[in-house]
Amino acid sequence: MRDPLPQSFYLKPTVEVARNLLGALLVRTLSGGETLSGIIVETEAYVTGDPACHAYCGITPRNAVMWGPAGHIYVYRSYGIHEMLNLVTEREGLAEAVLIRAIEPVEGIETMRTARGGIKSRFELTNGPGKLAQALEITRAEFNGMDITRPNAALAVYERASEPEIKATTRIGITKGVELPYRFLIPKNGYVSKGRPSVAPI
DNA sequence: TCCGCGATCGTCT
DNA sequence: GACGATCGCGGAC
Repeated sequence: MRDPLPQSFYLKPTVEVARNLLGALLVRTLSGGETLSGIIVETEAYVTGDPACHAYCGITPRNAVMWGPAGHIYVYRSYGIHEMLNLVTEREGLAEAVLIRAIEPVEGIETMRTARGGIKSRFELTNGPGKLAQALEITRAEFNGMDITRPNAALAVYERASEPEIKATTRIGITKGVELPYRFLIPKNGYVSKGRPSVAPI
Protein backbone atom coordinates (compact mmCIF):
# COMPACT_ATOMS: atom_id res chain seq x y z
CA MET A 1 0.00 0.00 0.00
CA ARG A 2 1.12 3.57 -0.61
CA ASP A 3 2.33 5.88 2.14
CA PRO A 4 -0.22 7.45 4.49
CA LEU A 5 -1.64 10.87 3.65
CA PRO A 6 1.12 13.47 4.35
CA GLN A 7 1.00 16.35 6.79
CA SER A 8 0.18 18.76 3.95
CA PHE A 9 -3.21 17.03 3.66
CA TYR A 10 -4.06 18.19 7.21
CA LEU A 11 -2.67 21.72 6.81
CA LYS A 12 -5.69 22.89 4.84
CA PRO A 13 -8.75 24.61 6.33
CA THR A 14 -10.42 22.25 8.81
CA VAL A 15 -13.77 22.10 7.01
CA GLU A 16 -11.98 21.17 3.80
CA VAL A 17 -10.02 18.42 5.56
CA ALA A 18 -13.23 17.08 7.11
CA ARG A 19 -14.75 16.80 3.61
CA ASN A 20 -11.61 15.35 2.04
CA LEU A 21 -11.43 12.62 4.70
CA LEU A 22 -14.76 11.14 3.57
CA GLY A 23 -14.03 8.06 1.49
CA ALA A 24 -10.46 7.75 2.84
CA LEU A 25 -9.28 4.49 4.37
CA LEU A 26 -8.54 4.38 8.11
CA VAL A 27 -6.12 1.57 8.95
CA ARG A 28 -5.37 0.28 12.45
CA THR A 29 -2.48 -2.16 12.94
CA LEU A 30 -2.76 -4.06 16.22
CA SER A 31 0.33 -4.87 18.28
CA GLY A 32 -0.10 -8.52 17.24
CA GLY A 33 0.14 -7.51 13.58
CA GLU A 34 -3.48 -7.87 12.58
CA THR A 35 -4.94 -5.17 10.33
CA LEU A 36 -8.30 -3.52 10.96
CA SER A 37 -9.57 -1.02 8.42
CA GLY A 38 -12.59 0.93 7.30
CA ILE A 39 -13.70 3.70 4.97
CA ILE A 40 -14.41 7.02 6.68
CA VAL A 41 -18.08 7.86 6.06
CA GLU A 42 -18.79 10.58 8.64
CA THR A 43 -16.76 13.47 10.16
CA GLU A 44 -17.25 16.70 12.10
CA ALA A 45 -15.15 19.88 12.03
CA TYR A 46 -14.23 21.81 15.19
CA VAL A 47 -12.73 25.24 14.51
CA THR A 48 -11.46 28.42 16.18
CA GLY A 49 -14.27 30.57 17.57
CA ASP A 50 -16.59 27.57 17.75
CA PRO A 51 -18.11 27.25 21.25
CA ALA A 52 -18.41 23.48 20.85
CA CYS A 53 -14.66 23.17 20.27
CA HIS A 54 -12.63 21.98 23.24
CA ALA A 55 -10.06 24.64 22.50
CA TYR A 56 -12.65 27.45 22.71
CA CYS A 57 -11.83 28.19 26.35
CA GLY A 58 -8.06 28.14 25.86
CA ILE A 59 -5.24 25.68 26.21
CA THR A 60 -5.39 23.02 28.95
CA PRO A 61 -3.42 19.82 29.53
CA ARG A 62 -6.24 17.84 27.97
CA ASN A 63 -6.50 19.72 24.68
CA ALA A 64 -2.85 20.75 24.29
CA VAL A 65 -2.44 18.41 21.30
CA MET A 66 -4.93 20.51 19.32
CA TRP A 67 -2.48 23.41 19.37
CA GLY A 68 0.31 21.26 18.01
CA PRO A 69 1.23 20.33 14.44
CA ALA A 70 -1.31 19.05 11.93
CA GLY A 71 -1.57 15.34 11.32
CA HIS A 72 -1.38 14.41 14.98
CA ILE A 73 -4.02 12.43 16.85
CA TYR A 74 -6.13 13.96 19.63
CA VAL A 75 -7.99 11.40 21.75
CA TYR A 76 -10.09 12.22 24.76
CA ARG A 77 -12.70 10.57 26.94
CA SER A 78 -16.33 11.65 26.85
CA TYR A 79 -18.99 10.97 29.46
CA GLY A 80 -16.38 9.04 31.42
CA ILE A 81 -16.79 6.09 29.06
CA HIS A 82 -16.16 6.74 25.40
CA GLU A 83 -12.91 7.54 23.63
CA MET A 84 -13.10 10.03 20.74
CA LEU A 85 -10.74 10.01 17.75
CA ASN A 86 -9.78 13.41 16.32
CA LEU A 87 -7.19 14.47 13.73
CA VAL A 88 -5.48 17.82 14.29
CA THR A 89 -5.52 20.27 11.38
CA GLU A 90 -4.08 23.70 10.55
CA ARG A 91 -0.73 25.19 11.54
CA GLU A 92 0.76 25.05 15.03
CA GLY A 93 -0.83 27.58 17.36
CA LEU A 94 -4.23 27.23 15.70
CA ALA A 95 -6.32 24.67 17.60
CA GLU A 96 -8.63 22.96 15.15
CA ALA A 97 -9.48 19.30 14.52
CA VAL A 98 -11.73 16.82 12.74
CA LEU A 99 -13.73 14.26 14.73
CA ILE A 100 -14.03 10.88 13.01
CA ARG A 101 -17.63 9.81 13.71
CA ALA A 102 -18.12 6.66 11.65
CA ILE A 103 -16.41 4.21 9.29
CA GLU A 104 -17.57 1.40 7.05
CA PRO A 105 -15.65 -1.71 8.20
CA VAL A 106 -13.48 -3.37 5.54
CA GLU A 107 -10.87 -5.62 7.18
CA GLY A 108 -10.86 -7.38 10.56
CA ILE A 109 -14.61 -7.33 11.04
CA GLU A 110 -14.62 -10.36 13.37
CA THR A 111 -11.98 -8.77 15.60
CA MET A 112 -14.00 -5.56 15.72
CA ARG A 113 -17.05 -7.58 16.67
CA THR A 114 -15.17 -9.17 19.57
CA ALA A 115 -13.85 -5.78 20.73
CA ARG A 116 -17.42 -4.48 20.69
CA GLY A 117 -18.72 -7.23 22.93
CA GLY A 118 -19.99 -9.60 20.25
CA ILE A 119 -22.50 -7.25 18.66
CA LYS A 120 -24.22 -8.99 15.76
CA SER A 121 -25.07 -6.25 13.27
CA ARG A 122 -22.06 -5.15 11.23
CA PHE A 123 -23.80 -1.82 10.73
CA GLU A 124 -23.45 -1.03 14.44
CA LEU A 125 -19.80 -1.91 14.89
CA THR A 126 -18.43 1.54 14.05
CA ASN A 127 -21.40 3.89 13.49
CA GLY A 128 -20.52 6.43 16.19
CA PRO A 129 -17.31 7.96 17.56
CA GLY A 130 -17.29 5.95 20.80
CA LYS A 131 -18.09 2.70 19.02
CA LEU A 132 -15.42 3.28 16.38
CA ALA A 133 -12.71 3.80 19.00
CA GLN A 134 -13.80 0.67 20.85
CA ALA A 135 -13.89 -1.47 17.69
CA LEU A 136 -10.42 -0.33 16.58
CA GLU A 137 -9.00 -0.55 20.12
CA ILE A 138 -8.01 3.12 20.15
CA THR A 139 -7.13 4.41 23.62
CA ARG A 140 -6.13 7.82 24.85
CA ALA A 141 -3.06 6.39 26.61
CA GLU A 142 -1.63 4.89 23.43
CA PHE A 143 -2.71 7.34 20.73
CA ASN A 144 -3.10 10.87 22.09
CA GLY A 145 -0.43 13.06 20.48
CA MET A 146 0.73 10.40 18.00
CA ASP A 147 1.76 11.43 14.46
CA ILE A 148 -0.64 9.77 12.01
CA THR A 149 1.40 10.70 8.91
CA ARG A 150 4.36 8.50 9.91
CA PRO A 151 4.83 5.30 7.86
CA ASN A 152 4.18 2.10 9.83
CA ALA A 153 2.20 3.91 12.51
CA ALA A 154 -0.33 1.87 14.49
CA LEU A 155 -2.97 4.13 12.95
CA ALA A 156 -2.88 5.64 9.46
CA VAL A 157 -5.13 7.22 6.83
CA TYR A 158 -4.79 6.50 3.11
CA GLU A 159 -5.99 8.48 0.12
CA ARG A 160 -9.53 7.78 -1.10
CA ALA A 161 -10.12 6.09 -4.44
CA SER A 162 -12.51 8.76 -5.69
CA GLU A 163 -14.49 11.72 -4.39
CA PRO A 164 -17.79 10.52 -2.88
CA GLU A 165 -21.09 12.36 -2.73
CA ILE A 166 -20.98 14.57 0.39
CA LYS A 167 -23.78 15.98 2.52
CA ALA A 168 -23.33 18.68 5.21
CA THR A 169 -25.62 18.86 8.24
CA THR A 170 -25.50 20.22 11.77
CA ARG A 171 -23.47 18.41 14.41
CA ILE A 172 -24.62 15.84 16.93
CA GLY A 173 -24.44 15.36 20.69
CA ILE A 174 -23.39 18.91 21.56
CA THR A 175 -25.16 21.76 23.33
CA LYS A 176 -23.19 24.75 21.99
CA GLY A 177 -22.70 25.79 18.39
CA VAL A 178 -25.44 23.39 17.29
CA GLU A 179 -26.40 25.56 14.32
CA LEU A 180 -23.09 25.24 12.47
CA PRO A 181 -23.21 22.89 9.42
CA TYR A 182 -19.93 21.17 10.25
CA ARG A 183 -20.99 17.54 10.13
CA PHE A 184 -20.15 15.78 6.86
CA LEU A 185 -21.29 12.36 5.72
CA ILE A 186 -21.72 10.12 2.71
CA PRO A 187 -25.49 9.95 2.15
CA LYS A 188 -27.20 6.59 1.71
CA ASN A 189 -24.28 4.86 3.40
CA GLY A 190 -25.64 2.38 5.95
CA TYR A 191 -22.69 2.83 8.29
CA VAL A 192 -23.18 6.50 9.29
CA SER A 193 -24.24 7.21 12.89
CA LYS A 194 -27.91 7.18 13.78
CA GLY A 195 -28.03 10.54 15.49
CA ARG A 196 -30.11 13.19 13.77
CA PRO A 197 -29.26 16.82 13.11
CA SER A 198 -31.26 19.37 15.07
CA VAL A 199 -31.84 21.38 11.90
CA ALA A 200 -32.67 20.24 8.38
CA PRO A 201 -29.68 19.19 6.27
CA ILE A 202 -27.99 22.01 4.39
C1' DT B 1 -39.65 1.85 16.05
C1' DC B 2 -39.07 5.66 19.06
C1' DC B 3 -37.94 8.07 23.16
C1' DG B 4 -36.12 8.77 27.86
C1' DC B 5 -32.77 7.84 31.16
C1' DG B 6 -28.75 6.01 33.73
C1' DA B 7 -23.86 4.82 33.51
C1' DT B 8 -19.33 6.70 34.74
C1' DC B 9 -15.01 9.60 35.30
C1' DG B 10 -11.56 12.99 33.60
C1' DT B 11 -11.40 17.71 33.46
C1' DC B 12 -12.19 22.33 34.68
C1' DT B 13 -14.31 25.95 38.00
C1' DG C 1 -18.89 19.77 42.56
C1' DA C 2 -20.88 19.75 37.93
C1' DC C 3 -20.89 18.50 33.40
C1' DG C 4 -20.11 16.36 28.76
C1' DA C 5 -18.24 16.22 20.75
C1' DT C 6 -22.11 9.04 23.88
C1' DC C 7 -24.14 4.59 24.17
C1' DG C 8 -27.33 0.98 25.08
C1' DC C 9 -31.20 -0.64 27.53
C1' DG C 10 -35.98 -0.86 28.72
C1' DG C 11 -40.69 0.54 28.33
C1' DA C 12 -44.41 2.73 25.63
C1' DC C 13 -47.05 2.62 21.56
